[in-house]
Amino acid sequence: MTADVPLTTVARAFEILEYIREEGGASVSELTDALDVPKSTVHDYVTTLTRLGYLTNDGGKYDLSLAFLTHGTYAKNDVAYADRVEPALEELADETGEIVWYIVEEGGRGVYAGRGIGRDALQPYASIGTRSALHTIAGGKAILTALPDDRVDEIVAEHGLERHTERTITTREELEEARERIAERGYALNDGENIDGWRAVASPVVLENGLYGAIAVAGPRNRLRGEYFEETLPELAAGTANEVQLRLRSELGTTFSE
Amino acid sequence: MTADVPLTTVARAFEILEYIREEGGASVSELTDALDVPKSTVHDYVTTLTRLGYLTNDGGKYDLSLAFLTHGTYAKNDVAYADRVEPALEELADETGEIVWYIVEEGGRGVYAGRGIGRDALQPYASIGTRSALHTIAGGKAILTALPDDRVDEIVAEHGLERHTERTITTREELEEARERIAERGYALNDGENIDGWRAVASPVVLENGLYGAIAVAGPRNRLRGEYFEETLPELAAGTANEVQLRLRSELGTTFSE
DNA sequence: CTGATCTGTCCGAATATTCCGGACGATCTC
DNA sequence: GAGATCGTCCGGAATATTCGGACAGATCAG
Repeated sequence: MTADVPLTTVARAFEILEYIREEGGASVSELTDALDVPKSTVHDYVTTLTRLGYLTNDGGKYDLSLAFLTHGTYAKNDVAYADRVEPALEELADETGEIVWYIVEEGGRGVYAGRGIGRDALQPYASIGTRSALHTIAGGKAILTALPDDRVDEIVAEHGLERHTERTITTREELEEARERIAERGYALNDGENIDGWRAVASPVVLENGLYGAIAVAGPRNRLRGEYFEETLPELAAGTANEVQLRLRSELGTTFSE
Repeated sequence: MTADVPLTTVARAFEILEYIREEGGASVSELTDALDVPKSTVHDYVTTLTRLGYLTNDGGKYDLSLAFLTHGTYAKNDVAYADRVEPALEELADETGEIVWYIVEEGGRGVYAGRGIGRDALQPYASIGTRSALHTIAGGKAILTALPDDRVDEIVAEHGLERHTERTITTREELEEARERIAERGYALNDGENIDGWRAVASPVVLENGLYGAIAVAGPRNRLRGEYFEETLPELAAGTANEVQLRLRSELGTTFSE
């Protein structure tokens, strides 16, 4: 189940934390049953994590503490630079009325790191921190196009090309065709490849320090169609992506090592 | 240094993660020197955390991964309900032009869990996830007023009343006076008690499930003054706090156990 | 180009730490 | 108020952690 790591104690601690997040809180006995670990052992873990300030204990129910918010905000801003990107997302959300995402590659997956909500936006299917397979979303396909070929090979080898809908890309050949088309045009389209009825448009943001990201606009198929979907929106997304890329490059440029 | 906990291995893992966050990334040898742990041991920790997906390794420099963003967003929304509060923060920020915070008590400290930025807002001195001593901020004083007396005793016993500026409350008597005044008025004021030149106004949000929070408006002393500071803003903050409280209560009310 | 000195990584034996059965109250249920 | 369930605590056995040392690669100075 758990990955083979040098320190199994640390792996167990995070297994417990992840279970608690997925279940929205848990008790000692619940964790005992779910993870098949004696309750005295579970107790050691949760008391440790509580004393360290990473869990709260409300009448026997343990839940993640806001300490993760500190770490998470750090990762979002200092690792993904989302605070620098968000004003541009808001602008694009105002212009288009839809949901705008800033997506960043990490560990071969796409992480939703920033968001702008337009006036007509549907209830989003993701939230900040959500991870998606790269090949199923517009932003991910833009990222896969920008990444070097051998890195794409690695990612496909590790994560495969899982099907989400009828339209999902599931073979390496299809992915390669898509990458070529996206490279030519400078933007990626998604038509229900992740979730039926949703369409999206995305353009990549690449930095010299190894960050691969994308700006994506997502909305319902009935609003994102025709020339607007295939020309107007891509231009807007590409404009924002370009602006963000230049902005980040100039702000962070001096610290790039190579 | 580290708290006395059943599992020292877990404590060390988080010590390393916290060091990495504070320093903005670190190498094996840096961690070896800073934490006084042999490099082979440090290596075990960072490889474990990397394999688990909580650290990234960019040419020997380890940094927090976006996995913390997933946990942090969960804590923010499912524990502090910030997603439900944020629209009201935005509204209040639009009305006042200043920075608006949603602050939540956890472990006797105040956590900045939500934010709205008005048109005239100064560069904020905090970000989402930042922790502050409750007695030094308006939101914290509003929370301390809402909390039962014995819990306030506990918090003061654990954290003390550290001085931040000349105006900071540093004695239990001053705190008690402040609590009485705030209880009477229904809102708390802060005049440079945390950071010189900053003023703030806050009103509490209390839920039956044990959540103690506050809505605070913060800005520079030259804009927040006179009747506006002492009457208009408090009314606006109290209005938003009340609205948020009712909204959360009706949304979450059915799940309250008592 | 070469030697010296940094890195990060890997290995295996000693031992300190985790693990877990069992016992204890407290709380809840019927 | 009896029975079941839960969280907490304890201490010995077993195991995972620890850390010195060795190695290879990178970096740097001369």
